[in-house]
Amino acid sequence: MSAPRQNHRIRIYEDIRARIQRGEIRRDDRLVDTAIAAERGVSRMPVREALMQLASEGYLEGTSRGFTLPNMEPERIREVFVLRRLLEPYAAASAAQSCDAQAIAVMGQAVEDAAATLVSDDVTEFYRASEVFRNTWLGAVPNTELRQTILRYMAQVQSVRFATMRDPLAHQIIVDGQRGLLEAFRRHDALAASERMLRFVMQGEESFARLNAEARPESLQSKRAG
Amino acid sequence: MSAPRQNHRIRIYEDIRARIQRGEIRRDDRLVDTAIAAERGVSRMPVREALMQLASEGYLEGTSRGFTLPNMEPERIREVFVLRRLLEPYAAASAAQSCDAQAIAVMGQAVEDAAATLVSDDVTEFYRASEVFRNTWLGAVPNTELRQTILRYMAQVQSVRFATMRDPLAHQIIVDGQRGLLEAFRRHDALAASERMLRFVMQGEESFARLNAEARPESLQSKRAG
DNA sequence: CCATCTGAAACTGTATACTGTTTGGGGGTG
DNA sequence: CACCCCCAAACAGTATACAGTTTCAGATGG
Repeated sequence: MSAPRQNHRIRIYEDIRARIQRGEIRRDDRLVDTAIAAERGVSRMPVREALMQLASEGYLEGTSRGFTLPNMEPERIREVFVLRRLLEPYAAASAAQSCDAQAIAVMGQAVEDAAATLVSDDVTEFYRASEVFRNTWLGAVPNTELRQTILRYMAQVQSVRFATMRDPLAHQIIVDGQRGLLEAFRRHDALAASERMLRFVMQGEESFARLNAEARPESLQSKRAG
Repeated sequence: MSAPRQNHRIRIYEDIRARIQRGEIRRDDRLVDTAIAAERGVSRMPVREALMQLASEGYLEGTSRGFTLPNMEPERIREVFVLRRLLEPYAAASAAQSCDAQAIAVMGQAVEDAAATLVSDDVTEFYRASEVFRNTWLGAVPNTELRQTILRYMAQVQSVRFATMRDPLAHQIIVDGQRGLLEAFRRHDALAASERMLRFVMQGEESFARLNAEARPESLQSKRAG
């Protein structure tokens, strides 16, 4: 945020990570150190090290032919939802207790922006506003280890989140959930925030299950067969 | 485990990580790529990359003068205990449901070995047996993401764990906790495993708080002053 | 005897070069 | 038309070199 005056490796690392989080890297893009190095006028080494760090953190997946977004099996998504159910209600509760007026104002604006996309249907704007909302309440979580853990696994499922947000029903559910959470944060009501967050995560899991079943109905059959 | 036939970077990475987990790296050791490279007869680059990956995963901390064990502030340890309370009861419950006879046998042996060190006072053996116990039940957790998350933060607090184990009272408490957990795993009793694990973690937190207060009583005063 | 300055040593960061290994495609064959 | 083989390009891994930065010991002055 405040210090982009670092060395090449860190600058490139943060740059690529930001692009992943903004959904600018597509599933079939291959990130190769030599190409990125040539673009930016540096050597392979800092780019290689940035890419390998992103891979070790789960943002990318190293193949024998460049780096790509991780291939997210539905099972792995379900596993992350278990983690979310266990951690995020508590995280939301502690954020509700310690968030300040400025954070609440930012979240209020973000929820307004997200709600506006229900009409405009601007998925990119919806995604941006949701990121602001999430990063703001997460920033209010005092427990750094907890915050980092949540950020880590959320980064890994970014692409799935982005896909879910394109669904109209999920869109409505997410905005409703954000409104409920915002209300709890405004009242500094830890218990309400915890309950709202648990519902929010479980609704997200339902949306994912529904979309996954629609997208590949054969997966159900293979489960029945197996 | 099965494939040490990798490239230099991965081999060195796994080697150093194993040494950290065995407690062979001391707090005042400084790991420098050039020195390790010379020892092993390779160039700096694979060693540097291994060390940086270990640092990004929290096993090490990069300074301007080599890599060292992370400097664990008590506050950070307390944060990890919050994570443990949230995740490990659930993890133990799911391990109790899915662990097989072989895993139970290994854990039984590990608990016996750990109990024997109550008499022999062999801290290194106690540490080894505890690692076997933990890794075995963690291996029975079906949720890979959950397992990886737990492994990640446990690695970061290794040095503190090692210090706690030197305390006679904590030694007894840990062995008792392991016996209780083993009993729950043997009966495949998920609820008991969850409750035992919650108690185990909270007792660990109490032990840490006690030892920390004994080691630096001035920290309490500074808190009162601030 | 203590503070401060200074330069060499010790490291980190980056560039460049070279060596394996994998891959995808062109050309040949059935 | 399908299959296989081989090779050149693409890419990962490693080595070496060098530049920039930090640290510390010893020299210098008060």
